[in-house]
Amino acid sequence: MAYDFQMIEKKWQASWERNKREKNNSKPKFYCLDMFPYPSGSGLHVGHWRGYVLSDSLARYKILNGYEILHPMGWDAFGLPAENYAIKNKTHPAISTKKNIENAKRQLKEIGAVYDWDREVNTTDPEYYKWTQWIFLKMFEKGLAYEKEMPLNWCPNCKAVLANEEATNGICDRCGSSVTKKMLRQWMLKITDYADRLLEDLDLLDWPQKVKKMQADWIGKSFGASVNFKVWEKDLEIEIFTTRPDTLYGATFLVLAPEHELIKKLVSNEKKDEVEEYIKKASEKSYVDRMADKEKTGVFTGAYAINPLNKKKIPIWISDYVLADYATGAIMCVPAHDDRDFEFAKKFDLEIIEVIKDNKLINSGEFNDLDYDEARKKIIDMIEKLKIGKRQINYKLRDWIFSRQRYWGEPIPIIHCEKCGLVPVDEKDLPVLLPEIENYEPTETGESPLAKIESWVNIKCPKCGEKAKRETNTMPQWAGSSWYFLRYVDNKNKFCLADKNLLKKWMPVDYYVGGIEHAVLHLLYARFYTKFLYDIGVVDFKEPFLKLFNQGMINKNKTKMSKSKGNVVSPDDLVKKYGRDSLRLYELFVGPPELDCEWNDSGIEGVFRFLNKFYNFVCEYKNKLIDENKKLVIFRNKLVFEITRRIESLSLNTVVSGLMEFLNDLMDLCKNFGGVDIKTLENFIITLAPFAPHISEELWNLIGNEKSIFESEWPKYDKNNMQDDFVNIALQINGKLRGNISVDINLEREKIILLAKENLEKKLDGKEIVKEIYVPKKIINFVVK
RNA sequence: GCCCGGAUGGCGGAAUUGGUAGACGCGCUGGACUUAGAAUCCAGUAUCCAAAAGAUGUAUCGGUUCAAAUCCGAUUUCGGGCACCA
Repeated sequence: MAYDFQMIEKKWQASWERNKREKNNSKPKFYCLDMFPYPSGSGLHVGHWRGYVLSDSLARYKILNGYEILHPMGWDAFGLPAENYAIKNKTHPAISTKKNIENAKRQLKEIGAVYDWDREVNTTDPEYYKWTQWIFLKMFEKGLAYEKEMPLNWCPNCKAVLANEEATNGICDRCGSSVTKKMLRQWMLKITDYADRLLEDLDLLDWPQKVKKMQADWIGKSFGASVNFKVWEKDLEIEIFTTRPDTLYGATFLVLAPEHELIKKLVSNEKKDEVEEYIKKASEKSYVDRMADKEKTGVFTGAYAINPLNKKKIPIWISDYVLADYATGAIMCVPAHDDRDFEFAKKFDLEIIEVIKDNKLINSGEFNDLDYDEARKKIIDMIEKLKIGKRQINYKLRDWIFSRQRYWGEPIPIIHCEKCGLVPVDEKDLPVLLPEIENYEPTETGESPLAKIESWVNIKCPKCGEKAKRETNTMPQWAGSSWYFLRYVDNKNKFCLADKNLLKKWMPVDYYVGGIEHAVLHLLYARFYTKFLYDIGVVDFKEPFLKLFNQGMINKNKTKMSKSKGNVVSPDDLVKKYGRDSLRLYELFVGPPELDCEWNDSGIEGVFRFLNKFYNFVCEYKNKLIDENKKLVIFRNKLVFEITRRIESLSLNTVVSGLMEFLNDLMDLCKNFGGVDIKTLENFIITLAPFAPHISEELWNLIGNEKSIFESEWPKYDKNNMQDDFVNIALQINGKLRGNISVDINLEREKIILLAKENLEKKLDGKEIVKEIYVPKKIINFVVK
């Protein structure tokens, strides 16, 4: 009988659809989560499948091990990608999104994954974003959401404001354009309030070190001191932040960021024009240009400050290498011990005083000869005693710019009233529906397209009843994805975002699978949201994802798969030609799951042949059943032991190669015996089941089982019964392989060594054995002269 | 510049963490079956040598060890992250 995968796969997918797994509260839970995709127009390619196959195999393995699993899927459908796609294709985002979801869902079903589609969530569904808005209102209530007029990252191409995380290195994450600054009123979330907890709780997580480090670097905690410098002959003080208070005696000038607010007050008359010119130039430079300039630029203000410790009169400069939005936007410069300050001092011929030599302080008054670590503490103590500054901690993390001047997002549920100011929409009036409009394209002014719909914007103030206007900005895509994992556990709840008991039952997520590209974006935001919801008593855990797994990318022709590069491999054709199980197996076999790898179409032939062989083997031998014997029992134990070990260590590529190897061995064994025992046959089919579920169901059924294979149990193995009677021992002379012997497992050491000597008689002839090394069951090494 | 990872046959990759390097698969070569092809099966496939024997071999050089892809030191190179954060 030929392996008719089309028939088999259709048959069992229909059967799974009909017979849903029963809920069973007595079983331990396992929440296995994929990062939900945004439904793009180009559909899924084999690279997307990699993560999904991995998580599904894991979920199925857990089912067989007696867990009740939660394995849901949904759509991150708001946001720029969906909107850009819609604009490009001249279709309303609501329509194109719906269509794209249908296609992606069809493709996902092809995998034969155990997704629980009853739990599907969609961030653009009003019943969903009602709760996205609700969380925002709670943050507003707690003072974590606030408005601010500020220069923002502006992408002239996307015509949108970008979060810092979306504008790394001044390049727009979406389109690659250079980002400029624009002054706009924005909604901000005070993620900085959570900086410390976000940093510290990384310790609770079983995540790849790399991701933890990226988050820690992004938060960027640094310890130091703030110090106030008096301006010479003016009643002004400039506050600076330094991580090196020990070098305070070496501070020979100050530098302010061009945006610093004190500049106007302290600039001297003769320098005024020059300074204004410099500030103007700096403001016109884009963020990238400012960063790309290797050569330092700057201008002297004509004013001086007093170094509070050595009372030296030091010049105050302005330069764009000082960032306005970190710490106080002003620094003290110690050119002797900082490369950037040194460069600046050299260029503008400023004084350089060395204050540390051989780790000891010099030129530092009463602190001379102290070790610099100790000096740091003592100088901060002095600063605090003199009340000219204090210990301080700073973070690189900035508050989260939360509004977008875009159509396709959740409306921010706030009303602007001339009398009452900012008025939150009443909870009972949620969701604030996104109005349907014709022109949803972004505007040149930086205003949201929603602002044009007067009937929607103009509203009565819920507080005083007077004229008021709705907030027209929308939320960023990250809003919906920052809490979606909570909604899966109770996706139809009308009264709260999810029932507390259900949250308690399922959360936190036990296994989270997705790409590393979300290391500092989604994963940081989701942690922040979870901590906030913890604080207001909605959830009772501090971290949403206990274990994170980043699957590697699949490349084609050494390049990341993308439609624009034309190197996309579609799963649809492969499913037609080889079937879902073959594709699943190859997705795993292609390489170590955490590493990037190269896709090779002909590679799938190998796993396809394996499934054919396996199918034919079972079909033939199910009619040649024999009693079990020692060799078969040993084989079976080794099989289950090895496959279990490899799954547990997530080495899924070697699970597949292992199954192939075991099949080759078993076929040889069975040829000798003229048959196989039923238990070995059963065990083998079960060990294949998590990875190739359709064919496993079919074979399980063919050998006489009526229930689904996923109602059976992952087989056990007897660790004490995995050893053949004879064992192969490699013989070495001076560490080089010189022979092999097969010996009885119970033979004692002396006799084995004797056998080895006999075997190597000729090669040892005339040589003196200096040492014999015997590694049981493995190696004998004779060291000779 | 700083911080992480990698580098193993023609290719993707194994190697129980110091113990027979190259499992498994792809590809290739030869053979069987066939009118022929497809499919399947058998044998071979790191390099040098006609072959046996042997030697060499896990980016390079050196070290530790009876024994190194694995540990240590230096170097080359590819990829990723961060990058004027004071």
